[in-house]
Amino acid sequence: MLADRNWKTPTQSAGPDLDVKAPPSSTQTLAGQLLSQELQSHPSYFPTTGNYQHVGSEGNQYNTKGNPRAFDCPSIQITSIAPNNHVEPSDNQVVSAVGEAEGGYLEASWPRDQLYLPLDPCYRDPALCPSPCSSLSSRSWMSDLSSCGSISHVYDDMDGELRDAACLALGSPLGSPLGSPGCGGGAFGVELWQQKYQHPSAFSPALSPYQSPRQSPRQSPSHSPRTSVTEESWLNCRPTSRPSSRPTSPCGKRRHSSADPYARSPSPHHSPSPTPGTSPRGSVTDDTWVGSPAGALGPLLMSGFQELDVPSKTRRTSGSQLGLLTGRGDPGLEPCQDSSREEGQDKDGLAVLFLQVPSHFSWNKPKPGASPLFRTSSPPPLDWPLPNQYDQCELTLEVQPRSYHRAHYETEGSRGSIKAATGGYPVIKLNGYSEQPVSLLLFIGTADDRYLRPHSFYQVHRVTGKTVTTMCQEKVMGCTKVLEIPLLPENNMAASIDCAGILKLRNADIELKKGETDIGRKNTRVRVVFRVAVPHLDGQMLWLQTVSIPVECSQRSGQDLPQLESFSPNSCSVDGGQELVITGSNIAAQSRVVFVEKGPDGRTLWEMDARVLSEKSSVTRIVVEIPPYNKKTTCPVQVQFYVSNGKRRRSVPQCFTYLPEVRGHLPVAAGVKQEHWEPDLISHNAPGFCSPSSDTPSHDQVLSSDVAYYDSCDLPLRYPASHNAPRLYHPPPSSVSFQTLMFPQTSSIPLQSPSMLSQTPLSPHQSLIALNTSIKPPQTFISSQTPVPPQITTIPPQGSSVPLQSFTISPNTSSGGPCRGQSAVSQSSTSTFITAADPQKDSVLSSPGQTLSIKQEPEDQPNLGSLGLQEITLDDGKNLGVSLIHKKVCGLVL
DNA sequence: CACCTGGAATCAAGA
DNA sequence: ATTCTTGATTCCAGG
Repeated sequence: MLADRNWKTPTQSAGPDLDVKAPPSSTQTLAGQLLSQELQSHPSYFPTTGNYQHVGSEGNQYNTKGNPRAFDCPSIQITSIAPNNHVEPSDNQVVSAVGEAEGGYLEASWPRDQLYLPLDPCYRDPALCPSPCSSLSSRSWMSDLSSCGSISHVYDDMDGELRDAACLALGSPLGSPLGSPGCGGGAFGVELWQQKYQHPSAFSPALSPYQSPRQSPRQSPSHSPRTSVTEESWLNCRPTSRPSSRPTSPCGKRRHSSADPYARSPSPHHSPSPTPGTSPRGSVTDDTWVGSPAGALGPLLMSGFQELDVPSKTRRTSGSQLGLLTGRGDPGLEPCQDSSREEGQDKDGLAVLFLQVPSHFSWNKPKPGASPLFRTSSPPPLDWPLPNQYDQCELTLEVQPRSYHRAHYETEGSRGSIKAATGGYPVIKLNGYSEQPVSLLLFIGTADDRYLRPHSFYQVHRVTGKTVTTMCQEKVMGCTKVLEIPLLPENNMAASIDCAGILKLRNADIELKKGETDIGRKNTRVRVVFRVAVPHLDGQMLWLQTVSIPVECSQRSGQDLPQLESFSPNSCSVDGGQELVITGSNIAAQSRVVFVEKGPDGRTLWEMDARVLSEKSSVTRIVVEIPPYNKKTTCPVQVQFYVSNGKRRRSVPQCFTYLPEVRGHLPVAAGVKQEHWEPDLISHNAPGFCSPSSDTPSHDQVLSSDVAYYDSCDLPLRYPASHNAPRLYHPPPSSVSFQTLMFPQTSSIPLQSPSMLSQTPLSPHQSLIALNTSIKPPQTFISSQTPVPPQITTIPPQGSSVPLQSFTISPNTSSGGPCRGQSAVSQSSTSTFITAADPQKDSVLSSPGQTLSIKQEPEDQPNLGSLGLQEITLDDGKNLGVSLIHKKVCGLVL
């Protein structure tokens, strides 16, 4: 049985892909929103549009059902409709608003676009067992997540869904129907369950909201062998738990192919079975998800990003979609607006921007007049972008985690808590508030180019033991495990995070989930996300969030991939001969430094190994002689270089510029051959960064380092924190740092960001953001730029996530505060930057390289470039002329 | 004894 | 179709 299901499941997943939708206008808007959201999110979330919300509330990336819709690309979705769905609604209600959205969506009708399939077990009945593979843990989590994803697809029909949603959940502000978008809807009763039961407490409100109603408690995945209560509860859900951390592997290794669904299932892990049958979620989620998730998400993604992360299989890129997206100018905005209205908020201008959620999504609707940042009850979905600062309050990650942390499998014992580069543990602090204890939520988020959302393949894990001094409680929100840690006035509202480990869920388990659009392979980077709810006068809670730098979680990646931290110079004459000093980690004796120039089509036009000058004994630094460019040129030529430890062990490509003569620092950026990068090319390389596998760096690569200064793409990452920082603060509207755009992530990030911009019809906000950010336009995109920056190029960890996520809302603008400025969302990336800096070492090290390769699968990810931004004009934010080329997008499909 | 870790064997997926 | 490399998981063993 299981096997069957399992297998089917996959199919299901496929199903989603199938979705074909002709996006209605609404869709478009949605799409736009989505896009914007993504953009935002990527950027680390711009508060900007409420769009995000859709996207993912909760961790479910997918959740964003709305998103799906947004995407609505014409796609065919196959969804099974589970009767259950209905159930969810109710549950949802219980849950929180967030849930609503999800739930609502799920159920929501799938109007036109989707094909409804009977719940065929094949499609993953929950009962059936969802993913064969799914291990308990994974399942539970995953499923949730996936469900979320599915949700997204659900979204496809925004309309219907909305309505439904409205019906379903809306009711309660809090509770929204929710189902958690992602998860919730999905089916994961578990989550709800847990929430209800487990978290009734304080946070619970918040937490619970997320959760999707889980019918049976059990569901909770329990995975972790560990002990936390939570887990247990989870465990319950999950059939077997391993007695000890190392169970004998029941199944033995699983085959990726899932071929062995059974095999797995046997393993306790596996299906948690989970969900018993029922997994509550199963039904709903699955169904819904099944078809659509991918689709839903896809659209968003499609817009630009999606590709990146989305597994090829899931992707659905359709040109149409793009078209939609692109077509509309600000579709995104529109939606947002809508949402905004609901939320009320103009006042909250800023907040709104960030948080606005389409009405459909009404998770927890803020009270009228209330800023979106404030919530009375349920916490915002985990995938919602939130600022790290508001008014006087600021949540900062004072000590970043190391860029590398080997996650443990369920079959293993804990590998301890995430550690700081310095040897201690990450430290999080809430500034500006110390009246009473507040709860800090911590979960594992993605580190890819897309918007920040709970990671499908990793879950936070509560570490216990004598070395743990920080008390915390494990909870489950939606499909995501969350640690709740108190921030006490007596501790200065700070906490050392020594109780948070990272659990790796098996890829197969997760990928089989319906609706899951992300792929686990090479998706081993995460960011630690911290959220706090600060009590406000009116009884509402102000939610702030900050994220860590990207953390590589795989044993191998952490050890093998060269990761570049900085290099200098970033340009030289075409004659070469200068020394190029590169610092980073995992630079081995056999490391090579290769310069390459790619053509627009992605083909390698020129490639040359740089002669190594330094002793190779060093593992942190390598000095090479810059090879001469192969031909004369009258304008700066941008090439890339990467450090290679072997075929597939290449660092992320970094940008390097050959100058015609003396270095005139032309704004390299602009100048240089953007042509090369033109969208099209990228496609091949898709893999954005150089994933190890992908050899050639694609355009993406191009983006790399230097780029930072120039390329938008890279920029984010690359910018030295310091540099950016200043700019970040741009007063007016929101200034998003470029970083924001960037995603910590990997290569893709860079790409994305730009792409995102381009693609999405930028909403005004967005555009503003970009501009404000001081972002330097990527070369590609922008023409004139500032002079070349510093000689030494610091490569932010790819994702220095920090930047990404954090944005601050200036009080002014913000509603809550004194002013709710409308426009103003200022995102100061400050915090971001700051954080980034710290981590640098670590982050830098690991992240960069990893990022690149990482995860994003080459294939899947279309390069941003591919998307085709041709040009973006940034005028102070006012204009973004973006012309997109979607070509690729369309093509990408699965 | 329960945790943590680091290292590596094994197998599947990809190239 | 086959072979090699890379990535994912599971096991082991030592601290």
